[in-house]
This record gives sequence, structure tokens and C-alpha cells, in this order.
Amino acid sequence: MAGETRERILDVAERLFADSGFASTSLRDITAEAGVNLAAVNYHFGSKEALLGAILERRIRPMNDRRIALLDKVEAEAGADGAAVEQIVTAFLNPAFQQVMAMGTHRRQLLKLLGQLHTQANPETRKLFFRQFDEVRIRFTTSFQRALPDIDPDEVARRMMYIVGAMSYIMMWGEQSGHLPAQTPDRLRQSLVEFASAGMAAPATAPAGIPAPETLPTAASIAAHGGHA
Amino acid sequence: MAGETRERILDVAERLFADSGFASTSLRDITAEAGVNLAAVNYHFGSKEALLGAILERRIRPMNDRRIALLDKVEAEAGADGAAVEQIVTAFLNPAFQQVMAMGTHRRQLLKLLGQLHTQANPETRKLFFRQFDEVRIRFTTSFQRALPDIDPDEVARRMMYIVGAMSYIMMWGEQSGHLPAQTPDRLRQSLVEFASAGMAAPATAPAGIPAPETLPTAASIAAHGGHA
DNA sequence: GTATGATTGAAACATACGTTTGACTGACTT
DNA sequence: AAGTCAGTCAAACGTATGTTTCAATCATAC
Repeated sequence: MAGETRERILDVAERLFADSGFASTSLRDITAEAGVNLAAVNYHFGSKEALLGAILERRIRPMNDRRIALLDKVEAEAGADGAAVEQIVTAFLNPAFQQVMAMGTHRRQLLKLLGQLHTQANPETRKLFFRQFDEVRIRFTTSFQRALPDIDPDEVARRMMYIVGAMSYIMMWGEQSGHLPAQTPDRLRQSLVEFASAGMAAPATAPAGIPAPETLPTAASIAAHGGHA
Repeated sequence: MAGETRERILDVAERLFADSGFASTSLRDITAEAGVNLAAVNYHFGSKEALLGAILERRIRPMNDRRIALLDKVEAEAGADGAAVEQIVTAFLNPAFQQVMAMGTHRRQLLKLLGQLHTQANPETRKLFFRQFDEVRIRFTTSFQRALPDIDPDEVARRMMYIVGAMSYIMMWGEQSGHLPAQTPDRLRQSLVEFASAGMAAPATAPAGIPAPETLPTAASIAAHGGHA
């Protein structure tokens, strides 16, 4: 009985927070569905906000640890000239797919929860978890930059962000009815690796130190003209 | 004074909803900052939910109209064999960049708001606006499929989603301190067009009708083994 | 068996919320 | 000048929230 109440709260809260939003989900919703007493949340976690932190900690840390471990392995196996782009991409994407897919029918929950972090969680909770993601992102960006010495490092950093965005989006909304044909998780992972690798390795038109000409109107001119293209 | 109160509420609510979340922002927060009476929201919009709808309507419709217009133009100028991938990508991305950049210092607001739609808005509001995005996505997916007849149409549809994800992510979080070096909007747009075009046109390993072999463990086996790679 | 510390339970607390009400204002019409 | 009506305002309504309290219960060690 010891950890059972705690676990039940975590499971139910993870789902309800993801489905209805952190602010819109009441502790009474959670405790009623979990079959525990209302006071159990504050007893076991201290506050609603700390409950959110515990939910995230349970899922995020293992996933990012696996990413770093895989990257270490890939870099160790490669020579001094850096690992192959597709291998780095795979090291980044595989743990995420494994984590999300292991959640079975509740796959989107973790990512829906992360999406809320920016606007719902208080600043302390927010910074606590984004620091973890930042560390991972920087490690992978550095590895990509070593593998692509001919591309502007800033451009590589941007492309890393594109990959994160593509991954998050497809995991969160890829299974919505009507959006995409049903796919096996591995088929989807393979598709994303191809896309991300091609984008990351694309020839860059404006290498470091050579700023590109402005071809799009500035924000000020758009606002002045009403934004018509 | 007629529409002044209404506009002030829209402006302030757009910012506060985006920054603090729809559920976490009270009508008192909005009316206090806008310098209007609390009852003005329900008088002008009917409800808090309807206020959210009005905010979205004001921004989304023009952007998607411009996307369709640009795609029409690109397709008309191209031959019967379809438009170039990069031109389609540009037709999709330019209006979004223009809309977001035209919002000046409040660039991320619209996208932060859209991100909340899934979990915060009630089902009616949600469906109302996602239908608009679905129409646009389907139009562009079809155009891409015509331009890339050798790639599995389902794969093209997936890649369209990757582009949407990369765009949304970079627009929402690309200006966060520490994530990326500062860039002009046009430089960022150009970078994303390159990335997206390369990813969309990447050779696909598994064309239509030839399913890829499974190389990643299934969800069940991951759960059973604790998810270690 | 009894004492002890961890856990659960029902109830209450203070606060914040979206919404409604009804009086009031001021500009415009007749 | 009287009347009309959209708009504004302060106040109140009912409800839901996170948190706290304190007694009851349970498992375990002595």
C-alpha cells in the first residue's frame, strides 16, 4: 500500500494534465479518478505544482540519459572526424520514440505535457526541466557541427531546432485521425530520420561570415502595408 | 469610443493568454490591464471562450488566405507537371513568417496560443480552427505529391507534417535566449526553406507498397524490458 | 498487546473565478 | 427638450479551486 497511492496519482494526473491542461485539471478530478483522498496529493507531493514536477521527472530523465549514452557510443565508434549525420540523428530520435511508444495508448501525453510547460508551469518548474533539454540539445548540436565542418555552425544549430520541432509535432499530432495514414512506430521513425538527415546535411547557401541579402520585407514594412504578400 | 474597448480587450487578452495560458489568465487580469470594466468582456464577446475565438479569428484567417493565394499563383505559373518543391515550401512559409514577424515584439504569441488550443479550448472552438489548418495542409500536401511523383504519397504527407512542426517550433522558441544566435527574420526564413526543401525532396528508401522491415522494438517489448536501448 | 509513526479520511478554509445584474452615462434621434 | 439605446460601471452571485486541519486507521516494532 505504501507507494501505491503515489503511483496511482502520478498515472492519473499524467493523463488528465495532458488531456485537459494543467490549470484546467483540478486535484479533485485526479483524486476522484484515482480513487484516493483529496489530501493525498498534498501529502505525497506537497503541492499541485510539485506533482507536475514529479510526473515530468519520471519520464524525461531516463529518455535524455539514453540519448546521451547513445551519442557517446556513436562518437566513440566514429573516428576523430566525427560521427555520420544519420547516426547522430538516430541517437537523438530513437530514445524519444522508445519512450513515447512505450507509453502505449497514452503516447501523446508526455509531449502534450511538455508543450504546456512554457505557459502553465511556474518559472521554477519550467527552468528545472528545460535545463535538461538544453544540455542534450547542445551536446547534439556540437556533434552535428563536428560532422558538418563546411556548414555555418549557427546554421547547424538552427537545423537542430528544426529536427526537434519536426519530432515533437509528429509525435504529438501524427496519430490524429485524418492527418496521416496509420504507420508502425518504426516506419515513422525511419521516415523522420531520412527527413531530418537530409535537411541537416543540405548544402547551405550562406556560409559563416557572409550574410544573406534581405529578400523579405521587414516587420515594420509589413505592418505598414498590412502584411499583403 | 465604439470599438476601442473591444480592440483593447483583444490586444491585451492575446498577449496574456499567450504568456500565461488561457485557463490561467483571468478576465480580471485582462480588464485591469486593458483599463476597461470587468463586464465589458461578456458584453462584447459573450464569454471568455468566445473571446479566445475572436482572437484567433483575427490572426489565422488572413494568414491562411495568403497561403492559398500564393500556392494558387505558384501552381498557375508552373506547368502541368507541378510546381518546384522550393516554391511550394516558400508559399507555405512566407505568410506565416510575415504574420508572426508583423506582430513585432509579440511574435510568439499567436503560436503559443495555437499550441494551447488542443488542451485548453473547448471542443467546439478547437474544431472550428483546426478545420482551417487542415484545409491548408491538405492543399499543400497535394501540391507536393504532384511535384514529387516518385515518392510514396504517404511519405510526402508525413514530410508535410515535419515541415509544419519545424516551422512552429522555430517560431515559438527560436528567439529564446541561449537557443540560437540572433537572426534577421528573412535569414531564418531562408534557412528553414532550405532545410524543409531538402527534407521534402530527400530520396525515400521505402516507396509505396513496399513496407519497411521492423528494426525497432515494439511498444510492448520496450515496456517489458524497461526501455533500455 | 501496545505504542509508534506513516498514511488516509471527511470536512472546512480562504480565495479566485466567470458570469449576471441593475443603475448610470452620454451621444444621437425625433 | 425628451427619448432611446449602446456602452460602461460597481457590486454581487454561485461555484470551484488548492490547501490545511485533525481525527481515524493501518502496519510494524517492541
